[in-house]
Amino acid sequence: MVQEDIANLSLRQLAAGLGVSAAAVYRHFADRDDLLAEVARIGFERLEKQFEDAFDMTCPPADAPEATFRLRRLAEAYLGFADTEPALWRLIFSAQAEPFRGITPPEGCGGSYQYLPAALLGLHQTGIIPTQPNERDALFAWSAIHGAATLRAGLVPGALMPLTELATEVAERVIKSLK
Amino acid sequence: MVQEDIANLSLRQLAAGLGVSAAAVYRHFADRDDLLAEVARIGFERLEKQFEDAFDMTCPPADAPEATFRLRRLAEAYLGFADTEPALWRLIFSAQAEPFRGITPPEGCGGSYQYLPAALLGLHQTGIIPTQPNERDALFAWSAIHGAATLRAGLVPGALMPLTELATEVAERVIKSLK
DNA sequence: GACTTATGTTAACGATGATAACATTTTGAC
DNA sequence: GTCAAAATGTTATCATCGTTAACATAAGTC
Repeated sequence: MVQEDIANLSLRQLAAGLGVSAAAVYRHFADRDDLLAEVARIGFERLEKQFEDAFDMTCPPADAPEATFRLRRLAEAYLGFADTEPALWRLIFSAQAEPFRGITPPEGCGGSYQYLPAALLGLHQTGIIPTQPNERDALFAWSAIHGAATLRAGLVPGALMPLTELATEVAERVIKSLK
Repeated sequence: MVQEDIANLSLRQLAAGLGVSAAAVYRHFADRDDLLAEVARIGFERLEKQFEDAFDMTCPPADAPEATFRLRRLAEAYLGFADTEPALWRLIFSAQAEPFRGITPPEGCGGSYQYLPAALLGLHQTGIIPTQPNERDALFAWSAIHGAATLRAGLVPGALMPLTELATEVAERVIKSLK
């Protein structure tokens, strides 16, 4: 687990830690922002991996409980990441990492941005929510989960609730909001 | 509107902008973090003022529409701040400002932390939501609004929806999630 | 073997946050 | 009004930081 905020990482300290001169870093990264962007990229990949593990995209959910379960697991992956790697989480979703444009824009909603809509669609397909989920539904669901994760990564750390419980609750409430 | 990210503010540049030496700043602030904390504090006060203006605490809502309206206005204030002052918003809710403990802890839920619970209570009192809202209800509502604001202040700027529309929608969905 | 590429080095530059030592103004008590 | 103290500013200096330049060396290619 990354402890201190990565954004405060000193390029020189990092280099020293690697037993290498500061200038050597510039053989691999254009500048500090580029380095942070790479760290963010790798962190994001790990998050994506969590999504992938949590969520089987290959087949639609068999029944309503499974569809619910999928959303819950997705929320758990999202929240869990914010919980166990708050500093990395903050970096990924910070303006610092913004130079790395690969993360930020949900243009075609590919990559990681597919899971949540897919989860919502599964809820619809198994009859849990009445209407075909649209972009706004997805944005709200994302807001709720992202907000919970953000609060957990910062203002309201683990205190109030164990992770799985929170994930379950958030998923339930998101579903309720779509009914 | 504060344009560039305040967290990147240089103490020296600031001092120069004020026509004063850099060292003079240290007569008023312990260090850079202290300065940022003060900026965050003032920003937070402005946000609180918005809440206050948006939300009349003196009397309970007269009827259901008014109770709904209050939550909507609250969401609008929250989202509006993230929308018009994204950099200041980010500073307030960033780890940078964390030294200023006055903002972060929702211990007694006084100050700004009273508005959202009060709004939810109003929804219950006017019969919109069936159960007396508890801390978890408030936390979820906060998550949803905070998440929407966070996304709007960063990853998903103003694009998808005009502000009032988004606020209305978020409020509606939050209410739905509590039914 | 010569040339290119990748990767490292040291030395230096300017900007930054911070501190020390010193000067000046404001203020308040007597 | 005097005068000491507090407040507020100054310049000089430091270590650190991101970054660049100039140079060295190892590995691989023709």
